[in-house]
Amino acid sequence: MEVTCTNCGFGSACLPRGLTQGEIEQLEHIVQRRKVLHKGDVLFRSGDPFRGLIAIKSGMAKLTYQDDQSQEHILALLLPGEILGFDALSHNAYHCSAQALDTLSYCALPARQISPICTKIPTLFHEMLRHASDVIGIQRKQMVFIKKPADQRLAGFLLDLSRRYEARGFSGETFSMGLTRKEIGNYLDLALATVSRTLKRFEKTGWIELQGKWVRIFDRPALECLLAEG
Amino acid sequence: MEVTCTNCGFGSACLPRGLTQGEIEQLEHIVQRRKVLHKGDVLFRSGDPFRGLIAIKSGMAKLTYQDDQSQEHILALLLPGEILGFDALSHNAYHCSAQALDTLSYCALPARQISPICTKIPTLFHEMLRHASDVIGIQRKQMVFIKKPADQRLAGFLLDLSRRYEARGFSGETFSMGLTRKEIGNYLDLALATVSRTLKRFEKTGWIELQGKWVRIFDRPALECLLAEG
DNA sequence: CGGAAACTTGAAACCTTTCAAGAGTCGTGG
DNA sequence: CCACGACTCTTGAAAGGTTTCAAGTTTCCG
Repeated sequence: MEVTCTNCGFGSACLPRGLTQGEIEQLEHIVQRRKVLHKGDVLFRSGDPFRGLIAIKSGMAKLTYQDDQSQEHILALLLPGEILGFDALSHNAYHCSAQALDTLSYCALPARQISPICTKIPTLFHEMLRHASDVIGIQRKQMVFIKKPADQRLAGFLLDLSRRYEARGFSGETFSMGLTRKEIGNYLDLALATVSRTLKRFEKTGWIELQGKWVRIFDRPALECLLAEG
Repeated sequence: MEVTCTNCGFGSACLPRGLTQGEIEQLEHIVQRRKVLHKGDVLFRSGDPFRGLIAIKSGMAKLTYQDDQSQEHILALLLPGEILGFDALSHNAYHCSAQALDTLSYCALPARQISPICTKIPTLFHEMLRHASDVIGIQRKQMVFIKKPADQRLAGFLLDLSRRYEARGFSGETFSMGLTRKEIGNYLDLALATVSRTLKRFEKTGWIELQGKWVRIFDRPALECLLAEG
């Protein structure tokens, strides 16, 4: 059976959130489905013309930004069911790059269809604004979060992933971190060695179990407690 | 003479950016003008229902966020001609607080008028989305910026203020930093002592002159050069 | 004018980074 | 299927930048 917006498992997290059945059916006719990429493939690059909003169906992607010194900074990690491209909506060009971290499939709402469909479905328009606003809020939390000490940053990183996996119907206990230690360090502004050391310490304390990029959370309250410290 | 959107000096930076004369006149009828606040007064508090978009006409404001440990984090510094409130557009409530740093006057576009006027002036709607998108971009730059060493953060802080003042018709050479050393530290994630020390060092090197919150930039290229380092 | 708040400045402590070397893991090709 | 090479991860020791602590000075405001 073909997967449509109507029967897609991510419906409530994805763009159709808040739409009526009739409206979702309108959307379905426009959404392009079942595109597949492989590890390292690029979804879009900074400066590319805006092609459309992308919803990840499976796999993970990283969002990166190149600064003036052509240094790469990882801005976000995208999980299945999450949408990217809102920041390009208004300028018709991407301001950052997105790359698949493993085999990845996604749907797309083509750029040139967005304005017409928003006119037809006013709710969708408000939904777009809401998503853009959500991005602002998430980034703010990240800005505050990055000020904490190394162990709290890593605890928060794990808890955030766990929560997001869980919210999308995956296991929040055992999951892939998606990034290498070096990339985690880049994302959290820590040295590779600090990431490795701290994660290992969590493991020795019995809070988590590590297996390459995979992690299993044994003691979630302990991590939450660490994160909540002054 | 009454200041209207048509003759307001910030026209090109403010919301009317991109609107025709006729459209601006429509906007004028709705915008509330000449509100005045004093140092420490609150424009809005986190959780307040969305009252409207605010454009600062004179004075400065700080945008703050309270984390789970009820610690205040300064997210942004708002200068004359800048707009705030976009993040509340979609959820109809503010997610952060705004406070006047000195005597401040502002205009407001009331919340309940926004939807009607956007329907009447489609350009304005796109303008809203563009502003929201701009906020995302500014926050990203800030996230990357905060990873740099202390002296680069402070150089960047000064250059950013200088550029923004200049873009709005004020002096980019001599201006007020608006914040105390402690607040600058909060904003840039540095200890109060580090801010004081580093600014003093800039002054001793002859790059700037300090006078309380006021700063005069003598050697802008030196600051730019410092910021551009690896 | 006086008290509180803000700022400066030195010294020691601390956390994180850097450097470095060895172990482990992965994918590819023989 | 194993071997090889490249990349990633772990871990220790030393270095380094920032913070903390603390005390003195200046500035601001009532």
